[in-house]
Amino acid sequence: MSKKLYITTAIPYVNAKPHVGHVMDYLIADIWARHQKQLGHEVRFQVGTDEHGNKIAAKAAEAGQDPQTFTDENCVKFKQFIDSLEVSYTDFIRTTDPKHQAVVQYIWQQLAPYIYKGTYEGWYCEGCESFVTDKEAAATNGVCPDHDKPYQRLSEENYYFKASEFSDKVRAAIEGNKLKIVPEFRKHEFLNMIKDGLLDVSISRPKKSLSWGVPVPGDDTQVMYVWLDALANYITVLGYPENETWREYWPADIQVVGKDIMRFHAGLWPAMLLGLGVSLPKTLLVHGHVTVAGSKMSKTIGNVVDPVEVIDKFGVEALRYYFSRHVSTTDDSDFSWDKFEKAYNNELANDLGNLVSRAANMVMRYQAGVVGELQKPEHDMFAYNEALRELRFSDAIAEAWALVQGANKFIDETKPWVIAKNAENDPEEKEHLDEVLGHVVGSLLQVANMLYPFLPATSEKIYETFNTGVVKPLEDVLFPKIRLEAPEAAAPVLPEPAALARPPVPPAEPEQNEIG
RNA sequence: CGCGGGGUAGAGCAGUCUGGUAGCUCGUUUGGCUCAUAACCAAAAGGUCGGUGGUUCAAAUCCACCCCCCGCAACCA
Repeated sequence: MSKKLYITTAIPYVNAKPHVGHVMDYLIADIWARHQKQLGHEVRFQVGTDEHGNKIAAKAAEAGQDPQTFTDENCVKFKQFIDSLEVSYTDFIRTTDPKHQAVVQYIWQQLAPYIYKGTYEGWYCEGCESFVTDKEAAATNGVCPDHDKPYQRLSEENYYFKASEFSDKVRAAIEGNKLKIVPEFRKHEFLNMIKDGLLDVSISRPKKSLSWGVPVPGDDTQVMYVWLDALANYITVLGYPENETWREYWPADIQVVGKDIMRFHAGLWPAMLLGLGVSLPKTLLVHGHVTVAGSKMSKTIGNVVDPVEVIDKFGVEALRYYFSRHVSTTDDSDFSWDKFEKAYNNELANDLGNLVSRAANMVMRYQAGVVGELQKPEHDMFAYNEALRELRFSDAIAEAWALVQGANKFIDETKPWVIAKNAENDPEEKEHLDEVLGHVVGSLLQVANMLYPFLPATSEKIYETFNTGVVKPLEDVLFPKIRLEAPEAAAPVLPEPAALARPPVPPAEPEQNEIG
């Protein structure tokens, strides 16, 4: 029976451009969404951008733009990025959408019984015009690194949301897996974090220190702090509350978030929903972070990898492949160009791409392109289906590779080229050849099917090549080999005395990084 | 101090719940094959499973203590 399902992704803060870490959210959600669609379900799939707050206003000022222009431009960058990943989302929301803002104000009013005025105290930088966390203040020895000024202890009046009121209910929901946190260790981590209850959360700032945000209804001196605004997107995008269809999709089946923002999604967000009388999402899928060559990505270190660069060099499918297969959903994983290149060449080009070539070529060569009777796929799909059901995505795609390797092995063992030679005079061998190649093609069609959630374009290409029973060979090879130049290799070496006599070597061209 | 994750072949990991010949991928070496993208297939070498002690006929696996790395502790995907 067809179900209506809903999956959400965290909305990125648009104060910087996308980095490879952002791929996680979209890809996980997209794999799941595509798989569910294959199973015949209808999937609502939200993505969007988080656009309010001081950091954005500051960035905009830095760029000499007003915040709206700035976010308009940055929103486009994220949208292009998401589109370039071939993400099959159905809804794109911006927190600056007037409709979203209006509903956020409505939500505030609904939560009014749990909102009270309080005093916020913390370390404040006059230059930044914002508070920093205690942790950050400690890390910088109490001096703002951007302005070289000591932080001041300041307090200001603002509104608090009584999340503490819902501590027991939230805890019970998580413990009883009504709100299931995946993986399990994150659930334990969070339950431990809230063992003394949820803390009330400051949800507004005086307008003078935060102007770029949703105004607090009934108090024009205050503006909402970003989390209330941002979290609400998951239901405002569905048309909550006036468009009743939101109820067809909510509660969300899966909410995908990074480990860094789990606490807001496991604590504050459920508390808000309880305050609104809305049911809690079913699953919170918490993914790990991506490190680059073993280190945390950081602008100061300058090791931030731009996913668009990866796509330019290797293509979307390769990026999707690497993140599906070699980046753990739940743990931190490493990205490096070297690993990426190896995975691409060994697995996509040699294992899969080459298998498609050799299969297509043999059918063309020995049977004039006509595939004999297709052998029924025989690979047991249980492990694949279980892996997807349990959100173990890399295990699922690995199953497809087991099939690919099995097919390569099968070809080597059955030696169709030998059968083809014998078949010239032996009808029985001709039949045997038919059978063997039919088996290979059958396997490939099954591979295409399994690959669809992960590599939709590749899946489609394989399908098109073999599906009709008459091979339509690809114009280009699937996944041509790519070698990135190693910049180190081009480094000048001190010439041997004998070499000095030789004509000068033309200068190596740096920055080539060419696809070859 | 507390909580969580981890320490297994040169690298990256599985196996630990439910003790019983230590496994996968990459890399290395050798062999086979020629349909294919110098691709594919096979075999070999390589590990005292962080340490110490305990339980057991038997411990990577269970128990105790210890060492080291990473993360979290409320606004960083």
